[in-house]
Amino acid sequence: MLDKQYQAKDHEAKIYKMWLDHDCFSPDSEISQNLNKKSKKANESFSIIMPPPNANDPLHVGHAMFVTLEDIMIRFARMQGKDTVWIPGTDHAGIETQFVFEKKLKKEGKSRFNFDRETLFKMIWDYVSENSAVAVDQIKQLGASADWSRYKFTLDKDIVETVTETFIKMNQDGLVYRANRLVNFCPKCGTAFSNLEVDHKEQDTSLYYIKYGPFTLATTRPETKFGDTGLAVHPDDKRYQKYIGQEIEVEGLNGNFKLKVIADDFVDPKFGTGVVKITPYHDFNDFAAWQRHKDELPEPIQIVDFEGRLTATAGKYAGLKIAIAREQVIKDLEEKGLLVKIDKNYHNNLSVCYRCGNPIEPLPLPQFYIKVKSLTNSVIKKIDQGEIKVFGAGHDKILRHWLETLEDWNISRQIVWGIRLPIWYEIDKNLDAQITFIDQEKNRVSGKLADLLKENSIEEIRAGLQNISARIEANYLISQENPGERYLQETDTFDTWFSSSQWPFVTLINNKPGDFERFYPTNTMETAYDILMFWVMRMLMMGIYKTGQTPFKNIYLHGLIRDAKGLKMSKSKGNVVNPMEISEKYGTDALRMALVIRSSAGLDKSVGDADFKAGRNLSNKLWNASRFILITREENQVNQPINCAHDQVFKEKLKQITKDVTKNLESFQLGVAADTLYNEFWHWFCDQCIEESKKGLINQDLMLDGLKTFLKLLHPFIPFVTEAIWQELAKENLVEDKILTSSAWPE
RNA sequence: GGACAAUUAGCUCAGUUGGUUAGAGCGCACGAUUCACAUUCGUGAGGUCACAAGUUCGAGUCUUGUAUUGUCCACCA
Repeated sequence: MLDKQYQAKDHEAKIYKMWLDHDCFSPDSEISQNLNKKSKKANESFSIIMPPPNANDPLHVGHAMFVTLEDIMIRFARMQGKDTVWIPGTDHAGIETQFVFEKKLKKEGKSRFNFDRETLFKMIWDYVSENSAVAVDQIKQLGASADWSRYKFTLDKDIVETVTETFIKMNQDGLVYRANRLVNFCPKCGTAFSNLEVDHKEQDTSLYYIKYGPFTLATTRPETKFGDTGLAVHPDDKRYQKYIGQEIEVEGLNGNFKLKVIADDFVDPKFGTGVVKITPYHDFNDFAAWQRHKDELPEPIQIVDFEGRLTATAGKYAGLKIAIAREQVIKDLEEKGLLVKIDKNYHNNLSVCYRCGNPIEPLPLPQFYIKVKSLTNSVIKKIDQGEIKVFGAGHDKILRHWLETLEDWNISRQIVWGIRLPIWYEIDKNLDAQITFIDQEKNRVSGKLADLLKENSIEEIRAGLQNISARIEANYLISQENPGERYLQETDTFDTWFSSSQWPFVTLINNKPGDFERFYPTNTMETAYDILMFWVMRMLMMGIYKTGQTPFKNIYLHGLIRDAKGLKMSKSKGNVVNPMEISEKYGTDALRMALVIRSSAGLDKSVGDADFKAGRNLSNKLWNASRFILITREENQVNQPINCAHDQVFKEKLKQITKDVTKNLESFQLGVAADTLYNEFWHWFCDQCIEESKKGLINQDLMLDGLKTFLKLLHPFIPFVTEAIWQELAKENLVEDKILTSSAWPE
């Protein structure tokens, strides 16, 4: 006899263990093979590569969403008898993780500067190892029917090798180059970012009007004036015609200097005074202008360093942090009578680091870039050929827009937690490289390689190495292996997205023999729309580049999970839902149902306590309907009418529901499928049919069949309670298949 | 400035080839109950489907425009 209430807690862990014990999630196990044998779809492969969560972080509700949706797809495909695999993994999450680790170091009174890069890497490795079981255990708790024997981590040796091989191949194909351009540099995090990783924040600031010789010009960044190498006006601006091409004398804070006036139509004559100072190394527009007028203008000057301080060129302001330097400069300009006025109500957008929120500095840095044009074109072609379907409320158009406008991809990051670039500098040819290392006395030493070698051996430098900045003209070798004793490896690591963009094929190439041929291209990529361009777009580019095929046929994008009122979840608002707490309190099935029911691809979804309760109630309802059917069988087994009045109608309706749900699932209408099942089960099967069966209008065996059908149809959505009930039926010998997870989908 | 969405019951949201009386959860009102389930059951109230025009025998659904909200991108120093 079943309990009156279904207690999720008493069943879930046991059931998950049973699935694992029977190897239900592996496509190679006996139980899976048996299921395939019975199916007409055994030749179809169905694979999903799990978006690897950050190995270091506990799961949030967004993870619960992807686990739910992907598990539904996988369980459905598996029950259909397809050759099904879901490959799980975790991500080293370069910047995220190093940022968290550095915060921890700071609490201990240390920083990344105290350690050589190898020691620091090892410390982070150990830290991540300690925590990485948490994410995996939580994914399991959410019922994920992933094949854990195929689990991968982005820093696994074989993965790293394949990722760097791809880079080497790209280099051979002429897709890699090194360039000295402005990058988005975060002085706080100590690394450059791609354009995609920069946030923009509206701010109120001041616009300063400053005297520049015969001109007055407006700027928000007076502290960069020491890096000015020219002035620009609009070519048609009548006010300034006579100055174009002239050199003018400017009174400055560090003495007088000369600037050439150029004409360029990027200048808006209506903004400020229509005169712009050109500071190529600290402003993207100015850099572009300098490149257009290279022959007219002198070499740019770097006035801000990588720690956010003014350089020696700034004279008495050298070493000051930007904000302080700005105040000082303004004060001094005012004293000298060079400050004309300040517009204090100026409003603009400031670029900030998406990670730490501090201002991003445009700074010149030699970095490795990937030419993207041929890659994006190949993706567009595949889309045009209809090889990729996007489910997600207009995001296909956004994807296309990105593919058409994407700029070359800066893949160098100045952090240690990642895959080191397979770039090698020959020592004797790069004696002018700038090196920072920890010497044997634990002192941090910086300087030119040639100078450092006078006091230290190359082994000492290599062992304590923190950073190499080779000149843009530097010779380098690209090689998987260390080319020899007289080489130093580049200290930059790959952008995390460079490795994760290869995830679909690296996880298959470096897995069980034959997996790549068997499961690639994967069927569906399911992830949140907010990483469409970071990840999905790049997976398409890299997948097609490396394999000639799209890495997946379908892209299902889910939205943000919001709170009950539709507000974004955030720690500061205190409205963050911890999926694990919900799972403990109401059951994993309740959580899953609340997330998926009536959800729509590409649209945000709000959930709250009421939704979780509704989910829990469904589990209980299912449990009790089963309880009723089992009880009445025991009590009434001998004496049941064979043909009842509503039998035929019942069968037809059941068939229709099966057909509808199957169709919904096949067309990625997961939210509709869940809604249909919820309503038909509760309001038709329970409220109507069970009541009618009590009156003898529906045959009891038929009711059992109906229950079994609903258990199967509901199983992908709420796997635990359906399996728990199935096991009760199995005890009574009422089912053929021992395990619901590995049973066939109804027709 | 550009693009993409959304707008349906008090709240949060479904409604995919246009087709009877537009649905769910929660909330609300009234009632029931030792009979599988109070994590229950029954009955009910509540909607000019943002607005306007158009296509059509027929529009929540298609077209155009407007408004509001949101997201993404770009950005003038």
